[in-house]
Amino acid sequence: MLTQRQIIILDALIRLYTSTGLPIGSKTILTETDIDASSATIRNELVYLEKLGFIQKTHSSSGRVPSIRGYRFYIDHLVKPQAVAKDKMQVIEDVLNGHAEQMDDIMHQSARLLSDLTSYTAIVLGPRAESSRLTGFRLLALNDNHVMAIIQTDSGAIENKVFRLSRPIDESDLNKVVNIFNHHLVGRPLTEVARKLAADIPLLIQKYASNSMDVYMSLESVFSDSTEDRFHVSGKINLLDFTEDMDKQKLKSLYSLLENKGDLKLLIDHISQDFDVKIGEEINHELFTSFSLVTATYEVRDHGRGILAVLGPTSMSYDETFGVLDVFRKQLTHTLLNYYLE
Amino acid sequence: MLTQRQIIILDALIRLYTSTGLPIGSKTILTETDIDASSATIRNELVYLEKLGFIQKTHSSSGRVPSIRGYRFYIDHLVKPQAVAKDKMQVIEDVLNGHAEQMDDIMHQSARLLSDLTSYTAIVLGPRAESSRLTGFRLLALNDNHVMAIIQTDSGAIENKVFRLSRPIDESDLNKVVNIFNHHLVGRPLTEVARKLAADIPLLIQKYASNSMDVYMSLESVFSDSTEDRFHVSGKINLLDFTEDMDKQKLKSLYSLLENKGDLKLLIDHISQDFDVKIGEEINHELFTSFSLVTATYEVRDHGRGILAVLGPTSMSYDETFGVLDVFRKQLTHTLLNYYLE
DNA sequence: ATTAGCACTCGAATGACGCGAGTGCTAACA
DNA sequence: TGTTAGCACTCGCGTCATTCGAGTGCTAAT
Repeated sequence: MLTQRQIIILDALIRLYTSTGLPIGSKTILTETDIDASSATIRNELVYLEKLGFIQKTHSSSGRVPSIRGYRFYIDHLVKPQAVAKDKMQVIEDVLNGHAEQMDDIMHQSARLLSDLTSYTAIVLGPRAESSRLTGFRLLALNDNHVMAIIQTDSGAIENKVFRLSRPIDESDLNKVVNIFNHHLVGRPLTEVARKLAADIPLLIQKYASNSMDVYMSLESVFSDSTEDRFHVSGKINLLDFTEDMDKQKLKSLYSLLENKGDLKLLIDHISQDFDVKIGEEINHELFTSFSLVTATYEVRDHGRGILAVLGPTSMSYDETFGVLDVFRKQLTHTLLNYYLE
Repeated sequence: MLTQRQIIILDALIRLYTSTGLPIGSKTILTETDIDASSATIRNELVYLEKLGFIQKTHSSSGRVPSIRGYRFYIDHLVKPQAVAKDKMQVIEDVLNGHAEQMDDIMHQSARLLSDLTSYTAIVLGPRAESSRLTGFRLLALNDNHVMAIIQTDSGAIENKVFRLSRPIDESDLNKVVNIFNHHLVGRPLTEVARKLAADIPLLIQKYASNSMDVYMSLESVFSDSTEDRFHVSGKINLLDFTEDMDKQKLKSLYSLLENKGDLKLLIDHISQDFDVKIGEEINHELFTSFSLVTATYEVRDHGRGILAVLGPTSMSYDETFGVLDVFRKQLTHTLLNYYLE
């Protein structure tokens, strides 16, 4: 267990290190806190904190730097989410309330804003309603061999895709397909849709609309697009600011990882608490040893829950990040409820 | 005027510098060419080339490095576009012929491939038919207050956008708008469409469908999206490989410039020759002093002309870049003719 | 338990030094 | 007149020694 003084020292050390980026020595702590003791006493405490693994030295005669364990303690017990400045607050409200036409726009703007305000990299994932249902399906013949498929769900997603058929379109064939879909898929939960689409539907089409197997093939991809999670990543370039000592190859890997849906999924998909922080090795990926991933979820009633994430250096300002994220999760809940309501 | 030997020396110097990245001295040139002379003679020639401004020294006793003027001469007279290897050729064909559903996909894939194959940054702009016409316009009521607008042009572009109305949709109002559009815009060249959309159309709507002014407002943005150029940029991260000595702030500016449509337009919009190279200061933008921009156009008959661009260091391999670009322009012409044909 | 004092450590900055690649110039040569 | 061997000179770069100072741990006194 830590004494009050040890906690103050740890807290001060982390804040000082976060703002200067330099290892912190006993004298600095002395002048920057109102602890009533000498530097020697603080040194003794530092030795103790180091033994417990909260801090470490970069070399034998250097000041101390927080360890993962130290950050963990800080985040679990000492973080004070920082209030977001009025003007920034205003920007967030303005941008997210500026009525966006589509879900993706809102998510995209959120990611951009979040990375701008934090100067880190932001990842935003739209609300996922486990229970959302397919509410609409249409096929629209655009011309002789282009068809547009439109899919709607009750989570507000509207997905569309144009595809080309190798032979001229037969309206009655299309209608058969639409009928089959309307009858077997529309109104069902997306999970069920996905299952049926792979199993029952091809059989039905084979039986009642065998001319339209090619339409079916194209449709499969439309549906998989629409059920797939859409990750919005912004501020990848900010990685430059906190990867100065990282070699170029790693930086490139990291960059392309952030463009890969599968990797992003592994990174933040499982999050379920309101707030969560993974520090360095806790992320469990060799590329991320010097990063922290701060995640927050936001709820949009029965439209599901979305995820916000900020990727920054382990030495990031958690106070500020928590503050910004908190504003975002409230604002997004509000914005999206409006979006669904209208 | 340069003698044959001086040309050989300049050519060798540029090739050597491109492949090593190091200043080139007289002895190196001696061993790497079959010039029958001593290093002293070559030194004399180097002095001459330097006087003419084709090469320069990095410091008083260093080897020589090509100057912009030298590169200019090289590109105008000495470049030998390098044949693209069989296997790469195959990849290009496979990817670009793999039937894409939409124009944007083809452009996007092209940019990705082009940046991968060159290791530089690629910019691709789809064919722009000055004369293309609006061939189709539809409004589709998706539900009580969501409408999808679909626009087609004879250049193959199919643009769609979902927008929201603040009040429940009245089908007959929509029909009025569609009628007005069909009557006054469909079949006309896009240039005319743009003009009418700003001038005549609002008056007509005011007169015959005054309830639908809000629909009109939303539609304006759909049209402007569809006529706007779509720049596809890929491989921005490759900038890291040739900006080692650039400061971070500039790199960031450069990066965000490449995400800005307006800036990209200034950069490559005016290109009209088959091939064009701008070297360093020739680009006329302070951020680009150490870069070269190699551009090529490709023609798709009466569907217009598109642009391919590669942004790399001034010391890039022009031979290779020209080779790759040449394959792309031919392949894209072919791929897009097919696309429009089907 | 605290603290003054002190020897010790080590990174970072500084400067001296030599190496070597490359140059320009001169004088001799074909 | 063009070419070349020879040579003194330049300058970036890497190495090494030195210094400086911030910071530490330990000891002994309070």
